[in-house]
Order: sequence, then C-alpha cells, then structure tokens
Amino acid sequence: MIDGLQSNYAYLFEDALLNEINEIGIYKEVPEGSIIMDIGDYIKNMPLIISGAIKVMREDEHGDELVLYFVEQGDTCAMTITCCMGETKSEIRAVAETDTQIIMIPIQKMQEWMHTYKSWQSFILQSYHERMTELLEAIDTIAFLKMDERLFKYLKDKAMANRDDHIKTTHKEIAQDLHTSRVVVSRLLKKLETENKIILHRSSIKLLDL
DNA sequence: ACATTAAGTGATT
DNA sequence: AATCACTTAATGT
Repeated sequence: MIDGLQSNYAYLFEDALLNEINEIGIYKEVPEGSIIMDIGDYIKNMPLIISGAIKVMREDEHGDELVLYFVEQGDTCAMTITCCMGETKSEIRAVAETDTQIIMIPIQKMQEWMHTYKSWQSFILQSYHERMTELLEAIDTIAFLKMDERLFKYLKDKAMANRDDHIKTTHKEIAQDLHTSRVVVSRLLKKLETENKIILHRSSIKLLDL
C-alpha cells in the first residue's frame, strides 16, 4: 500500500476503494516551489494530497499573481473536478507550498468511482463544497478587508495549511502572493509585530495569535 | 572582504 | 496603498 494512503484516507474510503487507489494511483513527490498544475494545462489527473500543502493562485494578463487559497493534506484540488467534467483547461496554477506527497488519479477512474463508490462521491462533493466556500471567502477578503487584515488572514491560512506557525517566506514573496508591494508588507508586518501578533525574523515569521 | 539579498524608513503621490 | 530612493542588516562566496 502506498505510504500515507492508509493513514490519511482510510477513514474516508472503504477498503475496496483504497485498494483501487493504491493500484491505479501514481505516487509522486513534489519538491517545494514546483508547479503541479499551470494555467492552460489540460488536466488528466486528479491529485490526492498525502502530506504537505499546495498554494492555488490566479494570474492576470501581466503575469501578476494572486493567491486564492491553500489546499492541505487529506484534500484534493477542486478545480480538477470542474475541469474533468468537460475537457477544459486549468484556470489556476497550483504550486507546492512545501515538499508534498500526492497520489495522481486518472480522471476516467475518478468519474467511474463516482458511480461505484458512495464514499468517493461524497468525498468529491464535499471537497467541492469546501472549495466553493473558500473561494467566496477569498472574494470577501479581497473586496472587503483592508490590506492589514488580508495579510494577517494570509499568514493564518498559510500556517494552517503547513500545520506550522513558523512561516518561512520573505516579505517579497508575500507581496507577490497578495498582489501588493514589498514595502507595504514590511510596514504592515512591523505593525503586527508591535501588536504582539507575530515575531519577525529574517526570511521567516513566527505566528503568535492562533 | 565583498557582493547579494532581505528588510526598515522617510518622503511623495 | 503604491512608488522611489536610500539605509541597514544578514548571508553567501
């Protein structure tokens, strides 16, 4: 059995399905920072995350990025669900947030399992629902929250996805993820530090309030 | 020791 | 909140 499959998905799927996943799924290790799926790619596989986290983002016509949400272990990329219904291209880019282990499932199988396994069906529907909620939240965040609140939410989301309150990034990266400038990030982080919400180090941030 | 990269700051729009 | 210009601090070679 693929390592980690049992521990992460056994409570979700029946044994027969686990065995099928084990047989058909392709285990992959993705190093931090590598692009798992890019905008415009045709999607042939659906990833199940065993460990690690993935950052999902969108890009505008100038190549500027904006992070939508993070996907954690035990979850899947809901965009693939939409995409593999029809033969559409990916609308998003998925980048490994940390070194990540995934199992790739061919989309034909995932459609087949929709009919044969009840647990699979509810898993897909539920994660689809969760993503939808997160997307709405992302819209709210961008539309209604000020930059300082957005930044703090970003840090919390990131800490949550990585299961680690010690975040390893630079101000520059955060600025790119939130689509703002590095100077603004530095200033707002400084403010958060004086409010005792975080501690700043070079190339890393320790989150205090959780 | 020097170059490079990350982060802090004031001023201006 | 963005941009510029500049400084300071940490790190790599």
